[in-house]
Amino acid sequence: MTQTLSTREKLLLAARQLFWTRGYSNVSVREITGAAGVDAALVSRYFGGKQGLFEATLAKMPIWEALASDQDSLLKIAVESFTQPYNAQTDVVNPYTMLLVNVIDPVMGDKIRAFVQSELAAPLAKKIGGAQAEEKAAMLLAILFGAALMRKNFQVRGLADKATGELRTQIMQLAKVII
Amino acid sequence: MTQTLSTREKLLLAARQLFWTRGYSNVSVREITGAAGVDAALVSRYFGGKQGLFEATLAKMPIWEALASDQDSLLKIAVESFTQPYNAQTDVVNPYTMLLVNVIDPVMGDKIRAFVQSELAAPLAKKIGGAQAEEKAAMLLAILFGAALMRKNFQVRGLADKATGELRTQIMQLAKVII
DNA sequence: ATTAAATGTCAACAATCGTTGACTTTTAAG
DNA sequence: CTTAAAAGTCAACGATTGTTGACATTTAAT
Repeated sequence: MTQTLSTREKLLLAARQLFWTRGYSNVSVREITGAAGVDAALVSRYFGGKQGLFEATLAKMPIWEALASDQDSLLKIAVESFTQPYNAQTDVVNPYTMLLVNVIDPVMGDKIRAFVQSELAAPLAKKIGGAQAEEKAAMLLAILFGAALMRKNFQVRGLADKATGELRTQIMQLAKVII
Repeated sequence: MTQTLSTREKLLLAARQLFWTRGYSNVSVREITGAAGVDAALVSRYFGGKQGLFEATLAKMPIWEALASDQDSLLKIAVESFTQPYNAQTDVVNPYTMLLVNVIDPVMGDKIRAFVQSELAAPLAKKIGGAQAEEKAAMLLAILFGAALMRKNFQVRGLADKATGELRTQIMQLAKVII
C-alpha cells in the first residue's frame, strides 16, 4: 500500500508537517531532511532553499480548496476545520495552527498576513455580505482562532478537554450572535 | 528627567521589549545587549544566561498586578489590557502579545502554558463562579485572544482599523452572552 | 554499449548562536 | 594611598545554521 515517494514529495511532506506545527524559523533544514530521510543539500537543489520549500508548502492547504469548492457552507467548513484535531495518520494540520505559528514568524509573517486577508477574511466577508461584513468576518475569525488557540496551544481547562462536537455547536451559537 | 539605569535594569528593559513582542527564540542575546548598549557577556554574568534573563522578565507583568489588586472589575481589566495598543513611550506590552508569541516557542511554551492556567484562566474562572465556570472563562479568553490576534497580528480588515472603544463594547457584549 | 542527463552524496564554507575565561577598568573600603 | 572587590571589555570557543560545489551514482536515450 505504501507507494514509493519521490524525494520531492518526501521533502514536501516532512516540511509541511514541521513548518505547519512549529513555525518556519523554529525548524531547521537538517531536521526536515532528517525526517524525510534525505540529504540536506537537496533542499537547495529542488526548491532553491529553505524559503522556497516553505512556499511550496503553502500551495495546497485542504481548507483553501474546500472554501473554494463549496462557498455555500463556508461557515460550517471553517468551523470544522478550525476545531479539527491534528491527525497524524491523515497528516492533516488544521489551518489555524499553520497560520498562527507562522504569522509571528520574523521571516514569514508578512506572507501569512496577506494569505489570511485574501484567502480567508475576504471570502468570508463576501459570503456574509450586508452591512459591516468585514467586521463580522473578522470577529468570526477571532472566535475561531481564539477557541482553537485556547484549546490546543494554551491548553486551558474548560476547552482543552471539551468534546469537539460541543465546541462546534457553541461556536455556531456565537457566530449567530455576531452575524 | 532620564535617570541613569543600572546595567541590570537596561538589560531587563530591552529584553522585556524584545522577548515580549517577538518571542524568546526569535530574539538573540546580541540583539538585546545591542539595544541596551551593553556588552553581550553581561547577560550570562547577571542572569546566568539567556533563559535566566527571560525568566527575570516574567516576574512583573502589569496585568497580573492589576488582577491581583482589584478582583472585582477583573473582566473590565482583562478586556482593557487585551485591547490596549502597544505603547512605546510607556513601554506597555499587552499581555496577549507576550503570551501568544511565547506559547508557541519551542523552549518557553511549557512555562507560558502553566502561567496562563494559574494566573489568568483559574482566577477568571473563580471570579465567574457558578456552573461551568472553567468553560466560560476559557471561552472569554478565547475571544480576548482571538480579537487581539486578528487585530494586531493578522491585521484583518474590520478589526485592525476598528476604534478601541468600539471593540471593547463589542467584546463586552459577547462576554455577557457567554457568561 | 555509450553517452548525457538526472539524481544523490559528501565535505566544507561563512555566518550566527550562547557562553566562557582572561583581562582591564572602575568603585569603594581600609 | 593601598587594596580588594565589583563592573565592564574583549577575543575566542564549540555548536548550529543555510548553502554551495565537487564528486559519485543511477537513469534513460541514442
